[in-house]
Amino acid sequence: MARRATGAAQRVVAAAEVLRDEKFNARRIELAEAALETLGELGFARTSLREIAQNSAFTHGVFHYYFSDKLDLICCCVRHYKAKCVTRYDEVVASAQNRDELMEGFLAKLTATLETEARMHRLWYDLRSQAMFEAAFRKDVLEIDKSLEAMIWRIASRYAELGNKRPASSPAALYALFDGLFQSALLRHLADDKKAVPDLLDEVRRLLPTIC
Amino acid sequence: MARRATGAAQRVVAAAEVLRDEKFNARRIELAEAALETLGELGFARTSLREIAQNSAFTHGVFHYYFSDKLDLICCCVRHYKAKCVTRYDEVVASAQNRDELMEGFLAKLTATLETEARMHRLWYDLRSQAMFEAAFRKDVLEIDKSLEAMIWRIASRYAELGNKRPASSPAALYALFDGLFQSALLRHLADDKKAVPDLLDEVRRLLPTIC
DNA sequence: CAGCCGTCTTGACGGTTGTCCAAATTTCTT
DNA sequence: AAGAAATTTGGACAACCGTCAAGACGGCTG
Repeated sequence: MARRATGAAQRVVAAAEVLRDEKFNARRIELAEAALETLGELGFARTSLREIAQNSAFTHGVFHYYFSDKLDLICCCVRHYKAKCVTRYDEVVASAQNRDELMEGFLAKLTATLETEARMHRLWYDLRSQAMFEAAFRKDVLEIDKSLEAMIWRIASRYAELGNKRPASSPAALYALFDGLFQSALLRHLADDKKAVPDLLDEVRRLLPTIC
Repeated sequence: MARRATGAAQRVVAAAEVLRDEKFNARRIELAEAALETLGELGFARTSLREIAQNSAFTHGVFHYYFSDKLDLICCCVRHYKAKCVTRYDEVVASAQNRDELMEGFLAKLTATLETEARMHRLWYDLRSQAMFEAAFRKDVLEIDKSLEAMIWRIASRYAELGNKRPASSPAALYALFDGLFQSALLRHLADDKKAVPDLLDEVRRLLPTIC
């Protein structure tokens, strides 16, 4: 009897702890999301915890309560960013019935991303560069890079499949190509180069059928 | 007579001024070079003028004497870096007698660069990302990017020429591809991934003959 | 030699940074 | 309802930042 009661009590305690943990984590993500706003605006180098707090509904103390460190906060931001980013093109891939549809869907999404989420993407490139200096970022960054490579590969292999072909390239090379093109287009777009987006679209429109 | 003397005096003054300017500029470059050392070690975000000064033979006041600003200093660093970087493969291109020689020379140089100048290259990626946030960097960064694209194009078109072919790609796409591959390899190399360099070499060895 | 000029040193400044903490407040448990 | 625990606040702290300026130094000119 005592044992059963103890067991039940333990279960209740454990459940409560899980709940608390989940709440704690949800708060962390809320804070990370707020931090991403400022990080995307100012970049890693110019962003301070106080600046993040001021541009959000939180005080700077809260951030220290939920994160042991500035690095801890930014790592959390990076991880959270990943989840949002990696599925961006999945719907297009799933719904496209033929090569043209996939191509146009991809290009449309690419344009939208470049024009409305430029800030988040420049932050990604910023943090990836930081990972070259700060070992604490590397694991997460490399993981995200792998996920993005897989994302591009899903698009490419589906595109090839719709033409009864197979991609004539490795996933790594294909990702390098698209990432390089996107990065260059992003920089030009941020520098107010009106041809940045059309040039990118032209390039992709020509390359994708060649490789896949 | 008076006119001639004045003319001569003016010429002397002008010459002295040019000399002073040259000396001034040489000093700027000396300082920029010293700054690059620390920047390559710590990255843009973590580098302060005082840190730069401490890691060099100069005092922090000198930097303020020669540069109006921190941005001014770093812009000068970037411009100086460009000159060193852009000609890296020219000798290989000029001396190679056939496709194999060019390929192997290129790969050797690539390996050496990745292994001995990783710090300078991660700084380049860092500053290119900074340009997405800081408008003051954009002009120089875009210019360097164009130069690097031209550098890659010289290699590729020479490689094609040695096989009586023409590159089957635009300069922009080719640069995007190689830059993406190099960036990824650099990150992995810095993360102590032993396969980073061999993987890059394999990829290039396969891709170059396909495209050119 | 005196005076000037370009160069450099040194220290001080106001402001910002990451971090920490004591107290206040809210939320949960009993 | 009362006490405990979790959360939040806002301020204090030392360290550091970019910038600046007063003055020292050394070479050159007159």
